[in-house]
Parts: sequence; C-alpha cells; structure tokens
Amino acid sequence: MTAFHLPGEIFGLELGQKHRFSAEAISASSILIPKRSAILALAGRDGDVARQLWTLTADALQRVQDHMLVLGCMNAKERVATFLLQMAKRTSGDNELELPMSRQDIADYLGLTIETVSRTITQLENDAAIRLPTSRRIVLRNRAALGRLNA
Amino acid sequence: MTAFHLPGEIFGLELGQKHRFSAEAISASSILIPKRSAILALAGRDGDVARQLWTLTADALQRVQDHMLVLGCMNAKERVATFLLQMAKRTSGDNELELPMSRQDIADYLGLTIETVSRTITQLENDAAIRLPTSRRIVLRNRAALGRLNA
DNA sequence: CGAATCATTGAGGAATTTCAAGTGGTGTGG
DNA sequence: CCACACCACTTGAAATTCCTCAATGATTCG
Repeated sequence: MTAFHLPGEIFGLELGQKHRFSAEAISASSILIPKRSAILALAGRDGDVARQLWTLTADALQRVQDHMLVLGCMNAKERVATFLLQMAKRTSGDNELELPMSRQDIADYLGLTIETVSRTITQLENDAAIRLPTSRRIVLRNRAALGRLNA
Repeated sequence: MTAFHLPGEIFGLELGQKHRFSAEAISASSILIPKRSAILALAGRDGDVARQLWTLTADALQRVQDHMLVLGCMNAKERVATFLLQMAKRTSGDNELELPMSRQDIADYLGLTIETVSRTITQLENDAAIRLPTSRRIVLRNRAALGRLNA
C-alpha cells in the first residue's frame, strides 16, 4: 500500500502504459475517471492544463518521497506519530480525527504489522500523547510530543 | 538518502519553491543545472518540452514508488538482492559490476545499517549467489536466486 | 443471542541494530 | 622500504525492536 486519498484529491496520474497500482475504496466514494487520451489531448492544446498536470505529478512525487523517509528512517512510534499528525492535518486540521481506515490498512501503509500499530497506539495513549474515545477516533492531546517523534 | 543517479540521468525536478533534497557526488561528475525559470519558460512555449518534463517527473515518481515497496515490504536480504540486480541493470547490464558508492551509502538507501548490508552481502556470497573479487566489485553468479528474492 | 469482524494484549522468537573489536588495503613520512 | 595512521569494510556478541502465533475483548450485524 502506498497512499491514502481523501475527498477532492487526484491520484493515479501515472503516465506509463500499464497501471502499476490499484485503488480500493474504504468508504462510500464517487470517483471521476477521465480518459487518458482526453487528458493528453487537453494538455496538448492548453499549456496551462499541461502545467497543472505536471504540478499534480510533482506533488505526488513529493508525497511519496516524504513517505519514503518514513519507511526508511523511522521506528514504529515515529511512524505512527507522523501518520496521526498527517491525517489530522489533512482532514479537519483539528485535534480530533476519525480514522476511515482499519488498523490493517494503517499497518500496510506504515510498513508495520497490525499488532505493532495497535500496541504503538496504546503506548501513545499511555504517554498521554493521544486519547482514544473509540478505536477509530483519536484525540491529539500533546502535539508537541508527537511532533518530537516526527523529527 | 532517496536515490542514486548515474551518468546521463536527470534528477531534482521537484517544482516546489524550496529544494527538499540535496545531491552529493561520489565520483567525479559534471552536472548541467539549468535555471528553473528557463525550463518553465521553454515548457510554456513548447508543448513537446512540457510533455517531456512531465514524463521525467512521472518516471521519477515511478522509481520512488518502486523503492517505497522495497522499504515497506522487504527484509534485508531481499533489499540487497534487489539493489544489486537494479545496479547491474542500470550500469552494464552485465553480470559484473563496480559499485561506485560506499556500504554506508547503500545502507542509507536501503534503510539498513552498514553492518547489516555487509553481513547480507557476505551471506549472498556464501549462498553462491554472488562473488566479490574486491569489496566494491560484484559478480552476479546466480541471477535466478537473486531474482527470487526480488519477488 | 450468536457469528463475524476488528482491535488489543501477551509470550516467545526472529531479524536487525548497537557497540566493540578486528581485518585489509592505501597513502604518508621517517 | 617499512612503520604507521587512516579508512572502509567485516565480524562478533549483546541488546532491542518488531514480528509471529495465540488468546482475549469489543463492536456490529443478522
């Protein structure tokens, strides 16, 4: 698993002849899938569209590079803390968030096992860095502590 | 560390306002660094250039995604085997290759420690999958075995 | 209620890291 | 030419992290 996508986001802009990844919905979703040929044609005619498409791809590159650093350099606690901060930022920006995905999905995304994710979340709760009203709902109680793990 | 670049390759096409990564030469190199503004201007005028730039970025995205799978799913032996096959393919394509980078660089790239890289290479040698005439020179002796690790 | 799914917890084991020492090649100065 | 220092690499042993396997809760849905 390489990424989570939230409403309004664009993904799958891969440009190769074959698709290399698949997408799976974890909540009810409506998705707009333009034809590749239509996109290319439009980009060919309109320089501004071309520019925007390039930017979208560059943004995706940036996100993946960030995630690569997570997978390459961080331990379990740092990965989970980074993930929670990131999700908070991408959803409400608030201190409270509802995770739409299962522990298994989080584990796959972070390159950990489901048990390690669960244990780490429990540990963050014991550290008073977060609070879990329910298993999918998370309250960030100490952003500073989480941020330190994000280093 | 996120990538190695070989002669003839283009890198650093990041498009954001700030550079997020730095590059370090590990052998004598000459590097052409065009101005960002010049590139953007050219892309604006010439749709074909714009298309090529987009493709370059998309290719980079693809490489990084591949590497993310390495970091997210593979153990040490699989990572090193994948790395060696990849380097062989990118250099001569031959069965013999000279690594231009240190063990430390490889370790950073693969998300391992220098000791683990060293031990793993030794292990591959004991498995008769490779041979090391010198520490930087590697002969692929059993591509099939390495490939199985690449799964 | 019972079944099913998701999440948590525990115990043991495996893989990797850490710390420390040793090896081998290379260049430098006596 | 040899002794020495230096560097990259290798190896060993102990410690740590994370995974695996197994059992137990919690929640949802029929």
